[in-house]
Amino acid sequence: MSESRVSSVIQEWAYPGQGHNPAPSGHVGSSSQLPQINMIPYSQSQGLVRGGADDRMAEQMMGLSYLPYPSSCISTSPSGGNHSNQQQNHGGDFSSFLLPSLRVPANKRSINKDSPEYRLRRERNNIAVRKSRDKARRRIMLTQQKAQQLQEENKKLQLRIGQLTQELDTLRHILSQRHLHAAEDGATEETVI
Amino acid sequence: MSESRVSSVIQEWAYPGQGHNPAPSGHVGSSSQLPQINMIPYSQSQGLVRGGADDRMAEQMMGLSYLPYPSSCISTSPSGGNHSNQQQNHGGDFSSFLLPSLRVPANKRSINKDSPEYRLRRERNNIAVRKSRDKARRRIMLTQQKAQQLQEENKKLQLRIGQLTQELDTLRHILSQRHLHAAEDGATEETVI
DNA sequence: GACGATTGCGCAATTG
DNA sequence: TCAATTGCGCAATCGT
Repeated sequence: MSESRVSSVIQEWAYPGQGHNPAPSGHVGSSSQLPQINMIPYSQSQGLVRGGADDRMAEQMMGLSYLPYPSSCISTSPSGGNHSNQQQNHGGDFSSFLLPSLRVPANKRSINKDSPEYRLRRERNNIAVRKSRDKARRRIMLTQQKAQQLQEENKKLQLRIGQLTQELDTLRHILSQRHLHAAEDGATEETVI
Repeated sequence: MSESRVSSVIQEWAYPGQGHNPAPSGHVGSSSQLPQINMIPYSQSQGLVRGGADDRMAEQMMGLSYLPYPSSCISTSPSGGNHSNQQQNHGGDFSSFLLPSLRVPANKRSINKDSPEYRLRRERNNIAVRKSRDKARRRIMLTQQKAQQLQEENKKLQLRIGQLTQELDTLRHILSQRHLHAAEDGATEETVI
């Protein structure tokens, strides 16, 4: 909450959910449930952290995160697309070897993708996703506009500073001249007396 | 090419592909090949144009684009996920009734999703997508940082303007005083003489 | 036409 | 439990 906020839309932009942690989720196509290490929020990182499987960290840090994933991580499920797999079997049930927080919950294992409940949940999530993305798009647009306004304002301010500086120089010059004259007058007066 | 560019990172941000036209694509899950009308680039719109199916335009313009799609537009394919359908049959071949630019090209109709060519194209596109999104993320971060820097610089400039203004007032005051004294001296001299 | 770049979208995982 | 966020793959489209 108190992250030395700048009281600006821009800061609000950078931290949408007040430090929400993406927790990469490890690109779950039909591959793994790898332990998640990379916990740096995207908005705080240098913009290169995306995936999360630890064997891709090096590439990500080097700015090459868009290179092809190792084939072992790519969803190459036999026909049907990566989303047609029934509840992420990942080829076998190794849940018992994983921490409770990482293994597939028992109540999630028997999801019928044709069930009305599933479709209802999916549809609700789809709506939420669209809403969230619209929000993000608006945030981006606002930030752009803000930046542009600031840039224009900056230009005007610089111009104003130039004007003021020049005016100051002029006045200073005038004053120094008067100082000179005043000094001369004083000198002559003294010599006269 | 020559869109009256502002020669700024910000403008570069707003027009990534020099006026690239998203051409909404009409949310092709397994539903329609609706005529595309909405040709406003996202970056030029008010941030609400997303879909493109004309029967959703009203909602989008009202800022309610995240509301549920009409069920007729929602991918409710029977099991297998929306991407597992074989090359968008859409339940029937009405291509001959559509304009050439809207109908599914003949050479696209016999895509074998298991073929190495398809997988190769998909993998290439996935890489391109990751790359593009990384780029977008970096752009966003840059715009944020830019806006923040501009805001800070703005503050400093305003401060400087305040200083200069005050200095100017001081000098002006001094000058007016000297003018006064000079006038007084002149007056006394005249009276004396 | 081929190919990379963008974009909208749905899915799944995760967060709050 | 549920909405919000996020990464990802897919398909359509654009531009070269």
